[in-house]
Amino acid sequence: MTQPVPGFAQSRYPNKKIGNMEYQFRSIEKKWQKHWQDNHAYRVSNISDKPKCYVLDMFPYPSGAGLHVGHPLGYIASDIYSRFKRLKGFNVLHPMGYDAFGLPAEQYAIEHGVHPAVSTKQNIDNFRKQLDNIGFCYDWEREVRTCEPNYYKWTQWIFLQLFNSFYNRTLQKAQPISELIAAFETAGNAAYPMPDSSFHTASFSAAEWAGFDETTKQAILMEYRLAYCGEGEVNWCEALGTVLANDEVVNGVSERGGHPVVKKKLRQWYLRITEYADRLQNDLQKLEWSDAMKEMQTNWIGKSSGAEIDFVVSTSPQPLSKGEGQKEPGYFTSTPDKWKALIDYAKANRKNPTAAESALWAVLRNRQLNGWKFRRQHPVAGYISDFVCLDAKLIVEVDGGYHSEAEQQSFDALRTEWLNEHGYTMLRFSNEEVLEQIDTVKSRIEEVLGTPSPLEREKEGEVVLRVYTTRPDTIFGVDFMVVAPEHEVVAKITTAEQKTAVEQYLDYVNSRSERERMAEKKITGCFTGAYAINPFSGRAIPIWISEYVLAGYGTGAIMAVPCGDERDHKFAQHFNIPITNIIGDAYNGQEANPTKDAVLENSDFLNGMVMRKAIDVVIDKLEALGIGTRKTNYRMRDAAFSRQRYWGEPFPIVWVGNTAYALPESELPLLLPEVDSYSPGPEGQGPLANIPEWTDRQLETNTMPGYAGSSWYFLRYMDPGNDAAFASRQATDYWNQVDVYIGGTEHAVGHLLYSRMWTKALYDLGHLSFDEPFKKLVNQGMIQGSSRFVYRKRGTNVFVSAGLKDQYETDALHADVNFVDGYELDIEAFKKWRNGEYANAEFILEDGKYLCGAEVEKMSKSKFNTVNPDMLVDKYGADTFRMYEMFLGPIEQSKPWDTKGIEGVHRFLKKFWRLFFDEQKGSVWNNDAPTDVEYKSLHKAIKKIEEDTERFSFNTAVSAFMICVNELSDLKCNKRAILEPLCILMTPYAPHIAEELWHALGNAGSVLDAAFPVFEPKYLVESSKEYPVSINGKVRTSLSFALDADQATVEAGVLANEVVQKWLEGKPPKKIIYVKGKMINVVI
RNA sequence: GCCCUGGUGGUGGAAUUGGUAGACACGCAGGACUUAAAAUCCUGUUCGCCGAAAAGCGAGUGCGGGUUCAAGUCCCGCCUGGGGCACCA
Repeated sequence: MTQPVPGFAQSRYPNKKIGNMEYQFRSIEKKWQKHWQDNHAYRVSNISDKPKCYVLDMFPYPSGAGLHVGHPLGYIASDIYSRFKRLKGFNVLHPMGYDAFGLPAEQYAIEHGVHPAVSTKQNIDNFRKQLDNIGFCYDWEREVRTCEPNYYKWTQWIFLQLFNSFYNRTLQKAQPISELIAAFETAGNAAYPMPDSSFHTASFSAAEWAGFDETTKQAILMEYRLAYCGEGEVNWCEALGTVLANDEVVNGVSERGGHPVVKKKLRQWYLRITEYADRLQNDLQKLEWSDAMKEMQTNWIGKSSGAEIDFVVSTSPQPLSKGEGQKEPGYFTSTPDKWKALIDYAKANRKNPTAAESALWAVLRNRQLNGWKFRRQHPVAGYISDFVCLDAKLIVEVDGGYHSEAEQQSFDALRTEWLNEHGYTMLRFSNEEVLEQIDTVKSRIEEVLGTPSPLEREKEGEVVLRVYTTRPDTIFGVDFMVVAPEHEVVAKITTAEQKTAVEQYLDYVNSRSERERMAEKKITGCFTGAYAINPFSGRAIPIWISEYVLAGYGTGAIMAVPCGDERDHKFAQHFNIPITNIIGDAYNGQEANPTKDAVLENSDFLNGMVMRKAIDVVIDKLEALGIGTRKTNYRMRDAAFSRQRYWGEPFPIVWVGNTAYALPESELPLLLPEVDSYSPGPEGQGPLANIPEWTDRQLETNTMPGYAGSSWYFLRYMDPGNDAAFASRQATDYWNQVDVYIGGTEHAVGHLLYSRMWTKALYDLGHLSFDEPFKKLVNQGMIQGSSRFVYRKRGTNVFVSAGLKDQYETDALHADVNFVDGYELDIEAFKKWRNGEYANAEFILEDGKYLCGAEVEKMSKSKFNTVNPDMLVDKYGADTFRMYEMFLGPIEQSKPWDTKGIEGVHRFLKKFWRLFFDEQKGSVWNNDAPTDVEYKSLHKAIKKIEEDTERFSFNTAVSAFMICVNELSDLKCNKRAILEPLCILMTPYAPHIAEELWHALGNAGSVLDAAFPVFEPKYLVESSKEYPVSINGKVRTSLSFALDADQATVEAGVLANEVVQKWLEGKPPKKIIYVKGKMINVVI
């Protein structure tokens, strides 16, 4: 721990007049910073009998622009909290490091040829210098940098953990993939449904698994891995030869240069975070995060429950309903007018399946037979078949089922004709066969089915449109369907007449980014010419495409219910689609009503039912009919985990043909190789694709994204030097969760979700004893810049003062805030700016001054509104700077920076100093016994500051300091018994001045390790209170009563008061409200 | 567009649970000390009305409604600033 400074054992300032005793903040701060560093005052041990406390700042990216005053806000807050906890007797871990991989360094490398490692190191050195200036208590021996091999070795190691794991849905946890393989070998994948059910080999037996070749096996395993490789769309800019971030694409062209950007499919790695969706959502309740933050994560995960419903597609609205003999398209399984009648038959029957039917269904359902989809009691050509696989044109009948004479006869002719024409096969089994020899039956069916290829399945058979809806209760209010423009079904269903219109629309959509599409207010869309058949009413519903439906969410298709959904309603109005009202008076014809509590009308079997209840009724019915399933959906998608960049962690993956294999752990770290050029490889691949030695080894050429390193850095701080593990179990057990995590809301979903997922995965795999990384989260607001503008007359070098700018045609230009005083421009400084670019500028002044315009914007170098903390620390000292940042306002609130108020905080510190020292007389503190008033002032401060610091209300704590120092100054109190505890109280906020004065009082050890003063309530006890007395809620006077005064005493006192009497005008009051300790209100 | 969040004097903000709106600062005005300046100290400072002053009256927490003895705080509807929306980190 901290050693005493030589010569400081006794008071450095004896009680005698010494020359200049003013507050020399800079020399004091430098002295103590050096002392603390030399004595390792901030070194933290992993072994301690004190309770632990882990206080963490969000990982900074060391940008080349350096720190501006916005950055340290959270760091100061966490620093104060850490120091406070240390005084309260905790072993506090408070580390700092750098998220050092990232795009800006790579961009800088491309433009200037400087290796990212070099520029990153420079930036870090600069960052560090600036941080040190402010006097933070980080244990720098624990610093980590994500770009260093001894760090990213473990990033790669964790990646391999994820790659070599799958999510066991039954146990709801990650497990080694070896266990999955073992399960496949013994029982196939029946117990482990594939996360992506549309994968071509969705189910297989143990025997089938054994028969698969290595490539197939690996392809199947890839479908399960928590880190997996697939294909994804990126913003590809041919002209720049690179992949662009969403925010680098504006209006379909690149932000830099305005080149066209198109979607391109590339190999991408993903994290299967969707498997964790439920746990990520449920475990939020364990966390002390703001409700807003939990809400944001919940919305991002976007869990919703509803149903997937299959609609049969038709390309003409009313086939066969008018002209007899009209030819049915090949994918028709029924016709709208007959459908309803058939459904009615089916309904009754499906509820009461025979034992044989149930047994067979158990074998056929859920695409169990090589992925073939079966339906039961499904209408085919005006006839209800027991089971049908439409894709394979196979009908399976079980004798003893429902076949009335009348029905047989009425549909027989049509059925025979249709079946012949369309090449259907029919298999018939007896009840006994099914019940007693189910395996034989199964293999017969399999024989006929063969192995389907996706091509075959699409070649003929029906087209089914599957939609996802959270409101199946509104099924009778569906007036149109909307399909995502990129949905694969679009090409299949678009009619010849609509082909041109659809293609034009697709061109339009392709030029737009996902964000633009979601933000679009104007309504766009295009009719495909096809119709979906409502399975209950048989109604033909037009199918549209529109950009507001995204392919990635749900099934990429929705059923639109205009009377209940605002967006659907606007769409219907815009395209003149008639609106069906299913909720009677609850729909006013003008705007949609999304209620769930209306009573349904126009809804067949749902009529009279409350919507909320109808949801389940409809889903049950859909499931019974085999045309829909209950479905939980998540808005969250798997996290894209690869970048086509150089400056990131290489993947420890080798490719053998099309199969990815993990490098053995012994080959970690896989070092990032040197490159000559940072420009992208061929076909949008990363720069690593340009290195022959790399590609010769068949190594993965993508690199990991920025969030790879930052998803686990909080673990590394616990044991940063460990080269046998990412951190020892002993260290992670001891430090456990981060107790307080401070950072901005901009990380609300990305970083905070990924870190939670990684922690959970490591926990599942037995590497950690906790499954949530950050127990408490404090969100700091953003410090904005207050920009200043000058107005240049267009095409000239003449600048017009803000008040006169409307008289001219002008362009607003950012002026550097550092040479604007308030709004007045320092013209001479401006002329020298930017190498004299404006040296010859002329100015049109108002009242002899040039006034600037102002606007609040993000603080950024490009807007010339940054303020450098170094400058302020230099002028006022680190302690003043720290306290001023806290004094600005609540930590979680965003506010524009204004340097002006800093003087007030500086004056306060000087005033504090003067309680100890007089400029002329030297030391003035004494050992006199304090009075009760002085104790009261101190203990009021102890109470307030302790409470406020604990709840992160630093601005009010600073003001409590000011109040206390003002009171002590007024009392002329220079008593050591008061000042010494005040010094300790001040330590977290202004450590340098506190340490200096602590030693000045003759203390030997460091104030950093002093004990936080104990609040004693006895000094604050009052016997009476001055009550505000209101008449009808308006304060008119005040009266003093004993604190334990009862209602009668108070009423008597109040009524005797002349102000009250004046307002009463002789009448008795209606009521007198007396809230003990608060107020009195007289109601007249 | 969707999600989150904020709006209180000239300025930053305070009011922790519905109970004296404007604490603490900045700025401004006036004064003391000084040859002067800096520093420091004192007084005033929500707005309007009345008044020499004291006192008093009215309005007032983005806008419009509502609940309550009492609303910055709770409810409904609007306006508006900021953050996020999956490759910035």
